[in-house]
Amino acid sequence: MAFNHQEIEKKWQDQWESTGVFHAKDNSDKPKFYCLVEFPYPSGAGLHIGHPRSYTALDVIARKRRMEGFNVLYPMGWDAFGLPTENYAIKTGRKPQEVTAENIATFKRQLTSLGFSFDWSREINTTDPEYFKWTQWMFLEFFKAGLAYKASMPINWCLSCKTGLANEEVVDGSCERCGGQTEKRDKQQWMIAITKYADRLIDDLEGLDYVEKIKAQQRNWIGKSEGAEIAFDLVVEGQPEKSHQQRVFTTRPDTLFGATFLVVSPEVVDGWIKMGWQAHEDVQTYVSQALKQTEVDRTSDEREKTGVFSGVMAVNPATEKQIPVWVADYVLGQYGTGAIMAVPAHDERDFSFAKKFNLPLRQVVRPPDLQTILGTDLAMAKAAQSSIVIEHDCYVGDGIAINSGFLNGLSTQEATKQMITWLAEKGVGEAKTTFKLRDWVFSRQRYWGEPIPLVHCEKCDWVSVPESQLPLCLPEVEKYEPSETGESPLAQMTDWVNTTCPECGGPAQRETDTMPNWAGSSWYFLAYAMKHTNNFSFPMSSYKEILKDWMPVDWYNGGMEHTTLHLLYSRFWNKFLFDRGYVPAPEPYAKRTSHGLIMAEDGTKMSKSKGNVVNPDEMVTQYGADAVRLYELFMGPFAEPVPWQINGLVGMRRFLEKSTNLVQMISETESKEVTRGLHQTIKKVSEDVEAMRFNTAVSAMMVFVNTVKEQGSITKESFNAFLIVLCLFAPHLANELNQQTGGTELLETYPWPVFDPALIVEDVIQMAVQINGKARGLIQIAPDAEESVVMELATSDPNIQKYLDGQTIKKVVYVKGRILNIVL
RNA sequence: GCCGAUGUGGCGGAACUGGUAUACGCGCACGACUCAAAAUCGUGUGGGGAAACUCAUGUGGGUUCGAUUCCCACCAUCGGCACCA
Repeated sequence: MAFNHQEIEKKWQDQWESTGVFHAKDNSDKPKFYCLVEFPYPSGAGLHIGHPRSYTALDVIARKRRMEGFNVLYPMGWDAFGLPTENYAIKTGRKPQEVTAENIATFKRQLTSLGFSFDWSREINTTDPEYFKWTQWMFLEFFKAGLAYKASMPINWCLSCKTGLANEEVVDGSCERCGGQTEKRDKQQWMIAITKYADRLIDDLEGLDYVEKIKAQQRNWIGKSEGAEIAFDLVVEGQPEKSHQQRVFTTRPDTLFGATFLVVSPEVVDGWIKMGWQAHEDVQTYVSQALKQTEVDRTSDEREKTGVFSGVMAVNPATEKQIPVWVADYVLGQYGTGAIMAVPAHDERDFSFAKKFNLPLRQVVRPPDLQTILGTDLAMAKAAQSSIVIEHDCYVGDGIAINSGFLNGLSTQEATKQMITWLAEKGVGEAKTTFKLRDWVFSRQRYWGEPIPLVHCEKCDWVSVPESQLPLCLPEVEKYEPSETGESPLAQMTDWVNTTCPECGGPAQRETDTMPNWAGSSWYFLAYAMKHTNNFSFPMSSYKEILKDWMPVDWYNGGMEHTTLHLLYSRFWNKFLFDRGYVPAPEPYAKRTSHGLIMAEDGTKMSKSKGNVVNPDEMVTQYGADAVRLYELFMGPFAEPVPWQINGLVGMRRFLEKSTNLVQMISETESKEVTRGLHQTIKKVSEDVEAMRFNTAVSAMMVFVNTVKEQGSITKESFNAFLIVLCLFAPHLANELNQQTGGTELLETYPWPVFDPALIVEDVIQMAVQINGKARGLIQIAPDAEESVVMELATSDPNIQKYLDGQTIKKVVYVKGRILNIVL
């Protein structure tokens, strides 16, 4: 029976709103469950069809938890500062505040139309002064703790627009807007020292329930490597010996005896030249060309290694021999010390460089004896063996030190230790850990962000804006473009900029940079919990209890693309607040899962330029919110990318209509099949939802509806239990059918049904009979039948007998409830 | 190049701990209803073969009574990082 989805959706959405069933309760006696999805950026394009995938998934979980008796917090808000809105404002001359308000209204309407069980009473918005006063306050905490500092960092600069650009606005080295050339310019910017937390950000991953690939990606991003920093004396023509040194970082100090040359980055040589060193002409040429190259060029695929001899020699502290110093762009200026000791016999890049420029090799590690490895593990031995064969002259694995003086005969591990001790004793090096992770550039020369609440005073240097003056709001400006001097548009508002120093009362200027949009999203999970306490006002200490009640987030779902930025920033931010004593847990999220992207029908990414974007409004209007919710979860495995197929929605709609038809089949009795099917469905859905196997959960409900249709009748009790299950996925129709069949309460207030294991057991099952492992027949038996009974039944089957004729049975494999295999 | 994931009908996908490969949905074909169509309902639907049977889970091997599942090698596709010392 067709139903009018628009009518019933409105009806139940109003009911949920007016009864407040989805409101989380502060100070409740029930156990808490904090369920979180990434809050969206309210863009002008409206909700993307991919958003509801994550939201529906955790909506199902939130709804189930409520029915299971938890006090559930499932909130929603807006991450609304950012570039697209600002650019839209620049283009149209409208206020970003207005544009944001409109976009939020659209998003909220769209989310409401899908029936999510968000607690809208806790809605937050990062651009709301009442919200960002906290973001500003927290920044000041970083500042007070010495973790926020100013440093000169390069920004992208468009030569023709004369403005700074975000990385995103630079496409292939040109300005996205005008196509003009861009270059890097140094600018003093605020930084936050996330690297101080690098170790803890890695170590604390250990105890978290994150999907393994998320952990791996964060570890790789932080990129911890342990090794040593070693100082090499340089021998420069016309300069006294030992007057200069170059430090290198290595993860393999044990191979120092094998270092046959040094390689320094163009950046390092550039530094030498700037300090007055006379480089040979070809060195100068090489360096200036290398520095001009964009990152894309320098890192392009399968590029031949280039380099040039610098003219400088270095002294290997272990062998005391002079070795040449080369310049090459494969060594990065930003990583480590910008220089390496090359050990061509034991590093692949050094090896290919040495081959190309005919530099000497010196073997200092012998692969471990096969015998030694064989003693441990066969697979390992094979792996070790193959790596030895493949590398030929270059062996990168661990082994035994040779040609290495006092290290000879030691294992790589032991040799590393001894070498570090030796370096320290001689005063030429020490153990050192480096990270790939760099400090967080926290300044933007933009309008649409939180103003950085600092004041610069000639006398007092940088001073915090006092808590009582927060929020520090954005001034009204005439133009939203960054200024031609590279300052943010705020710099032109002299009335706003010029102020008095909070410390000494003298004249002072405000910082005109704003914060990146990552700032507001780095602590928003706290804001939802804080929202109803103390009117969201200072001080932070007044939220201690409520944060203790709600934190950490029990389940956080979001996109893989946020793994190394938002997810890492917010973990860091929370850890910092934890150290300051403001939040109760060192980690913000106990569990993190990820959804797969929704692709266009042809399997490619949806994009406006391709015109293959699916509009959720149209889908909801045409097929109904429940069908869209079901399809978002049914379309494929939740964690994997899946193409959007409009036909899939047709099937969901049919399923809902079939469910509606069951109302006519309600009667006093039902068959065993229906009862069993119901309990099987409850079990399957319960388990699948927890494991995020939503696609098979939906399929289980379909199977049940098909069963009832075949059987023709269902009791009211069973139908009601089914509606509770269905309510997770299709809450509008489930409530409607519940009311139609006499229910007076919202389905959301019912307890989650419990299945009876006894009712799930089938009394007769079909068992395959195999001959030599091939299925040859089917028999009907009790699931726990004894082998003799099953054999008798099987051998009396004419189909099976045919195979047994004139053969001797060698073996019978019988697995209860699974298989009977007769081996001839 | 490194890391990670994936590969099953016409399509999206399912398969517990190794136990009837293709659940569920889409599509398609035929039938019913209809003047007709849509919608709906019913039946069928991996390939080959009249059938017995046989071949099929990216490819090639292996372990096993039995492999989509475990092991080895390879191929392809997607994602992340990209010369990280």
